[in-house]
Amino acid sequence: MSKGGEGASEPVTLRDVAAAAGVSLATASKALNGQGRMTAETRKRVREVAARLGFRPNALAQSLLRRRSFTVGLLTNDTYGRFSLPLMAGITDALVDKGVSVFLCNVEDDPRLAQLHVNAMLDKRVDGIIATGKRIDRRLPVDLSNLGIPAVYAFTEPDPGAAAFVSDDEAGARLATEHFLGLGRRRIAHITGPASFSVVNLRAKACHDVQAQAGLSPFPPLMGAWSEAWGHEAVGRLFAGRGAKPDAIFCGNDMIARGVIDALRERGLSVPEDVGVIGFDNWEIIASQSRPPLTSIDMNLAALGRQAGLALLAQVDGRPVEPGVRKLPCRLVVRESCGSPRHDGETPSTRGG
Amino acid sequence: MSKGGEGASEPVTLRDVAAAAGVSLATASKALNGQGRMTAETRKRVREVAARLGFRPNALAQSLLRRRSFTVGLLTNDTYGRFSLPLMAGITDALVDKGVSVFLCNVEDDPRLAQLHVNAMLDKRVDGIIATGKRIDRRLPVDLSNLGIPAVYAFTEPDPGAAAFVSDDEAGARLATEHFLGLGRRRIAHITGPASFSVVNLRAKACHDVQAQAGLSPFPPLMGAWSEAWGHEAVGRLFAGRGAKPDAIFCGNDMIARGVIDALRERGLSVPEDVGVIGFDNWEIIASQSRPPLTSIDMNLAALGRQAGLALLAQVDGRPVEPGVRKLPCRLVVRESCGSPRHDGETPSTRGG
DNA sequence: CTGAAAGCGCTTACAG
DNA sequence: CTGAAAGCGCTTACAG
Repeated sequence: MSKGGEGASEPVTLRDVAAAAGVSLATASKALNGQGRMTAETRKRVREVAARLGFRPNALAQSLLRRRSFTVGLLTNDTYGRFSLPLMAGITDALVDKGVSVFLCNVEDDPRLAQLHVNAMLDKRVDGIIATGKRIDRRLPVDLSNLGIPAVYAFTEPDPGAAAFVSDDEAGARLATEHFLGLGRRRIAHITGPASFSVVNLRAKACHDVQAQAGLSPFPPLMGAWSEAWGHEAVGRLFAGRGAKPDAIFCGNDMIARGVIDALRERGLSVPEDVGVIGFDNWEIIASQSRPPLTSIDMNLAALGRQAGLALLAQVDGRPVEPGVRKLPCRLVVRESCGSPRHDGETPSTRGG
Repeated sequence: MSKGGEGASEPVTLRDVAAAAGVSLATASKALNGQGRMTAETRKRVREVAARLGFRPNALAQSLLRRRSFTVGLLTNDTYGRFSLPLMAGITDALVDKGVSVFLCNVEDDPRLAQLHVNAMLDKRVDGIIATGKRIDRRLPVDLSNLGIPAVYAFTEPDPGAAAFVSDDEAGARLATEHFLGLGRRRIAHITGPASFSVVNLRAKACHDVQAQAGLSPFPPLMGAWSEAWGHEAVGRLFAGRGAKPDAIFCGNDMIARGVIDALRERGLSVPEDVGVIGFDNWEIIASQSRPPLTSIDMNLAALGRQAGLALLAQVDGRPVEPGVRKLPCRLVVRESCGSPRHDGETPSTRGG
């Protein structure tokens, strides 16, 4: 059980193990892989010798035979990292347990660079490719559909006929809106990002529909930028006129929510007493450092990455995977920006599809 | 020049190319690799056939022969991503051009998980390993010194005898302090993170020394948390007493700077007119969205990653690399939180070592 | 100028 | 129960 390395200049090979154990190459191989039949004693001896010598089978040689490299490529154009890192962590976590390693390919938005990486992946005979992006409604600058290996998409627009995993933003928006309703809030505004993002429209509609179904007449959504400054400005607009004022604001991301909270405070309004606020993304560092700490929708990106990784493995193993976009549920993380829920047993939940 | 894939179920092999070109395997190999001597015509023909067939040499087979896999492992324990992603991007950018691919290994702070990843890297015969962390003064939970392959460290504490690349935080702090001095500011405070971080002490000392050398008597540094809330609170302390008030605040990160700016505004002080503010990290999304946009120290992490990648390749190629910690310069990114420099030709610069 | 042979480190039918 | 042989896809001395 000596785990200490030998400082190994030349790794020990199966041949070394076979020689040391006094068996043939074939027997040594079978002993270690649990294949073939031989006395339990022979198998044990080979294994002990292998362990003693610190033998690690050369995966390159194994891959050549098995026509399977136990590697996959991970393409991303996100250098910003909010969404990528949890996603990547989820992917590698799911795969490392199956002996599969992940090549990181930073393709930016550059088709030439993307092709360079894809070619490298093809040369290295990856078993499959996972494409990840910073936007759910944009594709990477490369076509993955005719590579001869499976590809799955996570948090990015898929090629037709492929399987993709994205967050269910509508369900996330419903979660937030229903949480407000459950707390007795009835005038719910929505301050969010640019209308050019598909999720902005999806969430706005979901937020609207939940309110309409509850018999309320919703505020029109305020679409702007993903910035704190916009959140701040939008509050100004909401409270400028003489109409009804909101008692709850659902924000398109946590940065906007920060700006919203600042602006409310500047107007002498307190959160959550006067106005409840919910963010989106559950960006830990922002949400937990805001005052009060921000209740936010979490897209469960690590779980999403895990699922994408497992789906790719399934395809690699020949198990069929339904093509199409799979929407994975979001999760409401309650902090302090909405007040306490009424304890009437009615908890917010993801409903319908 | 048809780049379109064939949907290739079975990749085309050198054997296929040789057959189609009517030459032997050996000749085909040499033609494509520019080895051996043969008529220019033969070489050309083989290459054309290879291109037409969409031949891509199997890197697994090549690696087996060359004893070099053209892959490296990248270990990280940063799931948060502020520092990791630019670093990783720099590494992969530097390496993809050399045909080297990077395995992403998320090891968390878990020795078991780290060992699992290291073993996978060893099995896959990576040419070397790059270790990256979220803290410059902590090590990863695994020993990389006896693996039999080179290892370099980027933005994390190295094993003894290895080469490491880190940001020069002292020079960064000098850059900030000198920038303030160059603008005619004379009462420079420093609000920073916990004293348990080595960089906190390094930067505080550098900030102090530059002022002392300029004949000023510096404020004692305020060490707290890496949070906006702490920045806010620290301003309260700075302006509470009846002593001299600062006209410049150098902050340990951009979050603190945000809190500082908010707190100054709440006290009716304007930035940059009354007080100049400099952040650290140049976290684009925070720095550019702050009001006013925040001048900040950038650690040049992508460049750092690039250098680490190239250093690893050098070692893999047998070119010697000096062990020890190499401190790479930071860069001052001027936005609007300090006002305009006096135009006296004296620009801030990195001095000494 | 070109090709047959050996070999990288392993696995897997197929014989004994 | 164990081993010799062929082969994964390539490269590189070595002969012709």
